Amino acid sequence: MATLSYITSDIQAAVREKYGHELDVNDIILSPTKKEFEGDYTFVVFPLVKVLKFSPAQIAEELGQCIKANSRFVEDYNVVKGFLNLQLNQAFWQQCFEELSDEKFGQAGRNGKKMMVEFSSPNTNKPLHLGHIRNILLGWSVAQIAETRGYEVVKTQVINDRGIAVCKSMMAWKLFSGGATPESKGMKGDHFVGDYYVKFDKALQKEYAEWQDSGEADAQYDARHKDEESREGFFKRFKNDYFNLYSPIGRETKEMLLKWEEGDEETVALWKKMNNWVYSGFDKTYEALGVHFDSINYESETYLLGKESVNKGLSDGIFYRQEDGSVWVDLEDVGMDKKILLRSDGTSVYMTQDIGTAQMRYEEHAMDSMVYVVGNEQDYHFKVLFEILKRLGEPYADRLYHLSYGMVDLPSGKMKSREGTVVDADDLIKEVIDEARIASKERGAVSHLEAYKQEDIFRKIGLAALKYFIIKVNARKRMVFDPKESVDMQGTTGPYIQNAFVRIQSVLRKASQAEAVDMEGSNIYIYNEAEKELISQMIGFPEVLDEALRQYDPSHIANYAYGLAKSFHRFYHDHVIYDPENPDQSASRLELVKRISLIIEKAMSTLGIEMPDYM
RNA sequence: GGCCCCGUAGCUCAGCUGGAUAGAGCAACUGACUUCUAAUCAGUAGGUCGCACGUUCGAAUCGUGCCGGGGUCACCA
Repeated sequence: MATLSYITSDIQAAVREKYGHELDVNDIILSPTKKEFEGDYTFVVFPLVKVLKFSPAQIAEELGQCIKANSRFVEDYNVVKGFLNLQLNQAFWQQCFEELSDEKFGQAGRNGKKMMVEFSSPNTNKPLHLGHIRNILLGWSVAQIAETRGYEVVKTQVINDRGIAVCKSMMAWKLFSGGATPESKGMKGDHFVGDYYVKFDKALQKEYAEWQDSGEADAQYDARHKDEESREGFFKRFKNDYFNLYSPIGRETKEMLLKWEEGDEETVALWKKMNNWVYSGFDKTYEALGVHFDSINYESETYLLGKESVNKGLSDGIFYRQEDGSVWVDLEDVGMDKKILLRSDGTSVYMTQDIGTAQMRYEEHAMDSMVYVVGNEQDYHFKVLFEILKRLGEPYADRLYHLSYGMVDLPSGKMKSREGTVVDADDLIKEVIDEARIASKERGAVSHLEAYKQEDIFRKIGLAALKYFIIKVNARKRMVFDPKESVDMQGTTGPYIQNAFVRIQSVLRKASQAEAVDMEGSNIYIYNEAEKELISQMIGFPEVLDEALRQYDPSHIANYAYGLAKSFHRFYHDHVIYDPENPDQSASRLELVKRISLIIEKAMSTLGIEMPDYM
């Protein structure tokens, strides 16, 4: 039982005794008392006023008296308006401290539930970029948090390895590569393939520009442009139609897609070769970010799924067929639209595939819940998907969650591939580590270590800066990524938190070398205000984890870890931790800061951020 | 236009299911290192919480309507 819940029980008992009223413990909110008032925890009595029909001050006063008389932990109280401030005794803090001494503090027991988390889910025509990093960090963190709180977690991604976009890279490679490979060019495979995707677009663009001078182009413009639409604006909009209707290279690419779908040997071989290049590139990026997956779905294996369910839904009358043969679902009764599920030629669409994939996953993993980490531009898609799965009667349908996160903008505005402003993941990772190396060498605090250990520290610091910068922002919100700020190591940053950890390791090393403190046989030590505040913060950790999980939002943990590190830094500044002259105090404080470092390490590890021992 | 998300200090962000005088960091200025790591700490300055109503003992938080920004409304994924 968490120590703090003794206090809520005391309040509950006092309300029962004084007023004969039964309060639900969940309705009792205890918050840390604001600094400007006396006390440790505050209970707000206003909500009771209506029920009990006494003045707030009177209720607070009577409850305070009663609690003080009966609680083994409350030594005094004071009342300010409707706020009952409770002062807790040393026994309380001692008990909290024992609670913290549990090796597994924060870690919940297995709850027997399985959660599946889908994140990253890239296309194989481009390397990963900053947006993927946010996605990956969110997915990974949610998975870690869930695991910490007792879930069995399956981390998964669905790789978009097929379709017209992939064929574009393949076509460009066929046309322009002269047989080059990532090896021959000394390139990471995903970047290599990505370059051909860009080459394709350039070739198409060139072709398109020439076509625009043709009579057919004039005819199209005359026939289809909107009022007051410029030629330039029209042709920008028309590009996709050009690709489908006129482009020779477009026609060839579409033929390639058809060949792929028919299983043409040569096409499939090229496709495999190029995708494997991409995967080896992705693997390096994932490894650099410290993430991995338990299961991977390839779209090439799932894109035909879902048709059976749609047909079943059709015969059950959940869906309907139009004259042209296409199948639809009508969701207008719940405020959504009609949505197509099978094209008139019987082929499936994205939604169909997602239905099938969900079912396949359930058959395979029997998960209790499923989280999709996907950007908020797909909010509507998931609303519809979940509604359809519900109508199909899928047993897990009400335990699906779309973790919808905001786009990442640059200080200059949106990232645009056409303008070359997309921030590449690998470049970014390298940059933050380089920056950490420079800053660290300037300080010189790790120069005594071997070179490879130093490099490992630079890596940890750089990645901490990057990851923390992204994960500290509420997932739902659109965020601005300033490359300059992302390598900052002062203030609300990953390295600031790492520094608290490192300082603690440093003190612990010093104390253990001195061996002057008997950690076991120490007397009871009376905590000062700063120490109480630290303990109070620490015992809040499990609740923070639960809240982050409930909201699927790791930023709560990021903020919590910062708050704890900040309190520690102040404590460290104001108080001597290891003092050979004062063994009882030293023993207590050493144990205290050790617990802090464990919580910081645990909290940050749920965010995918590692702690160095030196920095 | 319909629906969804966002709007808090110059900038980037916190602020839990409504609770005391709205908080951090960055940037600016001032101070603190012969002492456990100064990637630190302490201080100064900076706000009609987009606007207006409403609900409430109490609203940054809940509701409605505006304003501003973004997204989405394809037989694309």
